[in-house]
Amino acid sequence: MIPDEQLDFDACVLSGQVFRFKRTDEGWAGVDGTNLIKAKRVPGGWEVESRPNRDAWKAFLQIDRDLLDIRRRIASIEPRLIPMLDTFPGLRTLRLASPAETLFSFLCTANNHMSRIVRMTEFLASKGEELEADHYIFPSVVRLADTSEQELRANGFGYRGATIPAVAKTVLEKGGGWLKGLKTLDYLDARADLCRLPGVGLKLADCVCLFGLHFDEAAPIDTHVWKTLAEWYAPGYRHAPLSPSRYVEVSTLFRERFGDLAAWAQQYVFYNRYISYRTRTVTQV
DNA sequence: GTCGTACCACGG
DNA sequence: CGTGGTACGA
Ligand SMILES: [Mg+2]
Repeated sequence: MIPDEQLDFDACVLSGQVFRFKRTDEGWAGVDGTNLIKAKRVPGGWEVESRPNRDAWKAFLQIDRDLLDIRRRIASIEPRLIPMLDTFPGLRTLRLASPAETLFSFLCTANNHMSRIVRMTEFLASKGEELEADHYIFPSVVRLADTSEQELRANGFGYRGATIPAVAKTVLEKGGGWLKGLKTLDYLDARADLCRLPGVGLKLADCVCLFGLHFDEAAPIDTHVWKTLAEWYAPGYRHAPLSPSRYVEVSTLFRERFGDLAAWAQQYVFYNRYISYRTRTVTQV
C-alpha cells in the first residue's frame, strides 16, 4: 500500500500528464506503454498493480523516489510554492514508457481544451492493440504515419489531422531509435532536436523531454505556469505574453533555481493554476 | 527580438 | 470567445 502522503493517484492522472486513465469501481485504470495499470483506493492510500509487467507501475509513478524529501527540498528552494505543495501533497511527476506516445499525445494539446485532448488521444489510441475493454496500447509510429489526414480531420482533429501523420513520417525518416536516442543527449540538445519537428515548439518539446524522455530539469511553461513564473522570476514580464525568447529566458532561470527538481516544481505550479482556472471558468457559466 | 495573425474544433 | 501553442511575416 502506498500511503496518501506519497501518492495522490487522482492528482497524478488528472494533472495533464496522461489523458487516457479512466475511473473504475475500485479507483483508476489506464495504459502506459504496453502495460495496463490499475490503482485501487484503500484506507489511507493506494494499491497499484500492472500487467503484463508487474513492475511497470513503479517506473511510471517513480515510486522509489521519496516524495516527502522532494517536497521538502522544493519548499526550501521556493517558499512561495509551499501552499501549492500542501494543496496536492501526493502529486507526482510521471514517467511514460513511450517517448512516441508522449510526443503524439502532446501534439494534441496545443491551444486545445482538455476534453478535446482526451477525445483525440483516445481516438489515436484506438488504432493500437486493445489490452482490455476500452484500454488500448498506443499505436506505433508506423501506424500513425499510415493514418490519413482525411480520416483524422473527419474525426475532429482539425489542422492537427495534417500535423500528426507529418510528424510521424518525419520521425520514421530519422530512423527507428531516434526518439529514444534523445535520452542520451543533454536535455537542451534533446529539446532543440524535438523543436525541429513540425508543430513542435518549446513547450511541447519540454513535455516530451519531461514525460517521455525523463529529463528532471525539463519544465514545460504553458500559459498557466507562465503567469506564476513571470510574476516570481521576471516581474517585468508580468503582463507580457509568452514568446519563444521569454520562454527560453524564464525556463533557464527556473532550471538554474530548481535543477533536477524543475520538473516536479513545475508540476505543482501547473496543477494548482490549472485547478483554479477550471474552478473559475466553471462557476462563471 | 517583438508584435499581430491564422489555425481546427468545440466547450463554456 | 478562448483553449496546457506553433509558425510566419512585418
Ligand atoms: Mg518545430
